[in-house]
Parts: sequence; C-alpha cells; structure tokens
Amino acid sequence: MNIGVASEKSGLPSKTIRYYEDIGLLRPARTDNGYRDYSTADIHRLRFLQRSRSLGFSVEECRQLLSLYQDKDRESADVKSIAEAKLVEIDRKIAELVGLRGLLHHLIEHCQGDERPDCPIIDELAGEGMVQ
Amino acid sequence: MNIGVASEKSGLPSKTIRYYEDIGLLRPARTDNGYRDYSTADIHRLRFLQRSRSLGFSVEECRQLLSLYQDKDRESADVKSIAEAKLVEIDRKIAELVGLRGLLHHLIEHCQGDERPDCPIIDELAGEGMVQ
DNA sequence: GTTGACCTTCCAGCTGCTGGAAGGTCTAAT
DNA sequence: ATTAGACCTTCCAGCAGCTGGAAGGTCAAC
Repeated sequence: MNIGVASEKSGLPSKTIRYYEDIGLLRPARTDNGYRDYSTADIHRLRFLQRSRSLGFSVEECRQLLSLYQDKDRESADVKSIAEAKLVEIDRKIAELVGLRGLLHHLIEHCQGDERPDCPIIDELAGEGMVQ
Repeated sequence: MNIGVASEKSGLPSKTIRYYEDIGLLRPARTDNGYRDYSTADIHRLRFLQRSRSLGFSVEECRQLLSLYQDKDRESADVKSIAEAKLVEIDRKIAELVGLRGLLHHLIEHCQGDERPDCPIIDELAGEGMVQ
C-alpha cells in the first residue's frame, strides 16, 4: 500500500506519517522503486497512533502505548497508569481554562463595547481593574 | 532600569523580555554601555503583556491589545470583540477536553489494571473497543 | 511522448519561548 | 590594582508536532 492509501485509511496526512517514521514510531517496507509499502498491520499501528494522539496523548506517550499494544505479555496496569496520569493532566487543563473563562467573561460583561475608549478589559490587563 | 529589575517587576523572565523585543513588541532605550534601560511605562507594557498572555491571548493578539492599550482614541468595541473571540475559543477547548476526559475516564473505569494483558484502553486505541 | 498524479528527500518555518556559549561590564572585596 | 561574581550583551540551537515547499523520480493513462 502506498503512503496515499495509508493516509486515507489511517486518517493521518502523509506528511505526518513520514514524520512518525522519522522519529522511529514505525518502519514500513519499501518497494523496489523506493516507495513506502504499508501492510495492514502498519495501518493498524497508524490508526492506533491517530486515535491516541487525538485522545491527547503526547507522541512519547503514544510510543509507550504502541509498544504496549504490540506486547502480548503487557500488563493492563501499565496502560492504566499512563491513562490515569493523562486524566489528571486533562483535569488540570480544564480547571485552568474554566478559571480563564470566568475572568474573561466577567470582563466582557462589564465592557460597553461602544465607540468610547473606556474599557475595563484594557484596565484589567493594565493592572487597574477590580479583578486582581 | 536594567533587564533584571524589569524582569522582577513584570514577572517575565529576561529571556522572554528580550524575545518580546526581538519580535517588536517593545523597544526600550539603551544606556551608554549597551544595556537595555526600561522606563516605568515599559514596565507597564511588560506587565500588560504578562497578564494578557496568562489570560490565554496569543502573542499576536497581545500585540493588538497592546496597541489598543496605547491608543487613547480606541473604541472599547475593538477590545471587546477580541476578547469575545477568545472566549469562544476557550469554550471550544474546554468542550473538547471534557469530551476527551469522559472517554478516557470511561476506559479507565473498565480497565482492571492488573497483571493480565487484557486492556480495554488498548482495545479502544486499536479500534476494537465499544466506544467508536 | 507527454501530462498529471503520485512518490522521494531535504530544508525551512510555525509558536513561544528556553538554554547555552562566548564575551563585555559593573561592583565590591581584597 | 586586581579579581571574583553577578550582571549584561549577541547569537545560535532546540523543544513539540507537525506543515509547506522545492527539486526531482516514477507510474498510468491518453
């Protein structure tokens, strides 16, 4: 299978697939003309990568998960601990964004949004607002 | 004021302050020896940048906000629209993370986390799980 | 035989810094 | 007067995770 087909089947751009190869995530065979030749197992790996990346795992985490995926003797505890760490991280990010959202929303509510120069958003950013 | 003092007063690392100068966000004076010399107005700008960055605005958005900050004839509507766009973006990010969190949580709940190789997390990433 | 769609490699750039090297300057203690 | 150290300067390189583009090889159809 050429890279274009692999791209279509995995949902990853060709560029990304080549990049994953560059950083050693997978090594497809090559045909005589030098084209990459993907097996169905390769496609499974690519789809696995696509899914784990879109679930928010870093490339390095994906590397670990992929090796666990390919390891028939893996312990599910190994996978679970990676996933749990990621969950904690996601929770932290959500909390941060929710805090940000609250502050921004508050500022927008208090801004007239008219043609005058008075603006509580600017005041806050300048450190003169009521929200410290 | 030397860059070290400016760093302390603004809460930004010296490296970052130099970087902001590189990309044209501010141009401090220089003393005879070539050292950067920050005025109190510069410190205000740096604090403004620090706050807007930590509120999640991109450097380019900060550039716009900073020019509005320095524009005495600005219209608050201009600032409000930037802030509102950012709010929409934050909401989108939160929704995405919450979705992610749900899926990951679900997977973790169903994983034994023991010494056996069966693992629904891996199964899902491989595209064999019940969550598509 | 030529067009156009594919494929290859390599190099550069994106965001927003951060680290480090190599060197100049200033201050305070000896 | 010297010297240690804490500052400052510039420049170059790298982080993640791609993405774009150039320059060229290959293949299938017309």
